[in-house]
Amino acid sequence: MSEQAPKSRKPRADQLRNRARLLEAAREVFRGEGGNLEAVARKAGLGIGTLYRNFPTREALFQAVYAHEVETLEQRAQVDGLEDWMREALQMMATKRGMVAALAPVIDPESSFISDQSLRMRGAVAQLHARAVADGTVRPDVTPDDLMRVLLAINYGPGADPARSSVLLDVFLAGLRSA
Amino acid sequence: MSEQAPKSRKPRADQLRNRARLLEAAREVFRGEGGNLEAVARKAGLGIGTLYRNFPTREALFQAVYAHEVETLEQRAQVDGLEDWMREALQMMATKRGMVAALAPVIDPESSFISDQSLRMRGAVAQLHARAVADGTVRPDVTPDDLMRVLLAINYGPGADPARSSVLLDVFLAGLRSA
DNA sequence: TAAAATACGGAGGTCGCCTCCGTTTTCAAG
DNA sequence: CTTGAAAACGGAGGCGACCTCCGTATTTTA
Repeated sequence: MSEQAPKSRKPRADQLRNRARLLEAAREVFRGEGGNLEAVARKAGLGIGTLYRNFPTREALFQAVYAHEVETLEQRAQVDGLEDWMREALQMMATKRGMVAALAPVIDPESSFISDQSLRMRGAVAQLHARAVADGTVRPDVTPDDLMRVLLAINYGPGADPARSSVLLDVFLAGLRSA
Repeated sequence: MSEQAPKSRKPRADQLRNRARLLEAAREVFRGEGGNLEAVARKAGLGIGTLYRNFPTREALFQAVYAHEVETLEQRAQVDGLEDWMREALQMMATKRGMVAALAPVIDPESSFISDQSLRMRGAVAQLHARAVADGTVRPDVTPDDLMRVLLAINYGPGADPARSSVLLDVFLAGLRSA
């Protein structure tokens, strides 16, 4: 049982190589504001079809690109308190505009594509929230999803300004402490 | 001097009629989430060209559609306190998703199209903010633009949920009171 | 009523999204 | 190696939304 099933072939080399190239290209393209998939394919020197085969949905691509960040956040949630975690999360999102798209599915009930990572993030936030509620350090009428919403909104709402984000988060956190 | 300049003709009747029709159609289309300009023209029974002639930019159309609401908000700002005003504004935006686009230019430094209304809104918020700061009922590190940002973000950020908006605003307002 | 001024409308160019399928590459069996 | 089937490639092409441009139609005024 060390091999899943010897029936299947070994994955093709070009596939793996191309997938890596696409991720690389996506990372670059997403840095500069844009969410243009054709640009990603072009920058990778590959056809658009190949991109879609590797990442059937926009979210799939975002998730893959930000897998590392999402995992980090998940882990920090085990250790940090709510406030620290939210500040870290804000920080992490600040430079990576595209990351929002990776996180949004977590609270989007429409999203048909709920990845593993989305679920784990969800769990992480819920845990953080539960602890804070137990401690009584947070208003009980706020839900875990609300916390994600606030993070996303502050970074990504219309007219969001990175320079002001941390102040706004501060205000929100202060409000959160009030019974 | 009762007439500006007798040199110019009387505005054409069809123009006025069509402008009104477009506004009517836009109001309907914007109610249902969408910001589709061709749909507006179609619903008005007019060509897309006519729409663009009357409202050269998307913002121009939004501003015209929500002129009444924006004026109301401006007037309330004279009377209300900060908290009440923000709750009213939230309420007003809640049903009118498109309104966000009318308000966003207020804090968008890029926007080449700063209408009269944008400027007046700006003034209104600034006034509200100044009063609250003077009263000491608001943290001094928050700017008027921040207030607009929060309203827009709560309504319009990714994953925003109308059902949760007022709770989030409450939290924020609570935070605002803390020195 | 006719010329001049003004407004209309939609064809068509652009761009991004996504699908579909003929062609090419890779794998592994012989 | 050879070779044939499985897997992956790539981009043409359809779609929807945006916006511009200009020939045609309507209104105004004299």
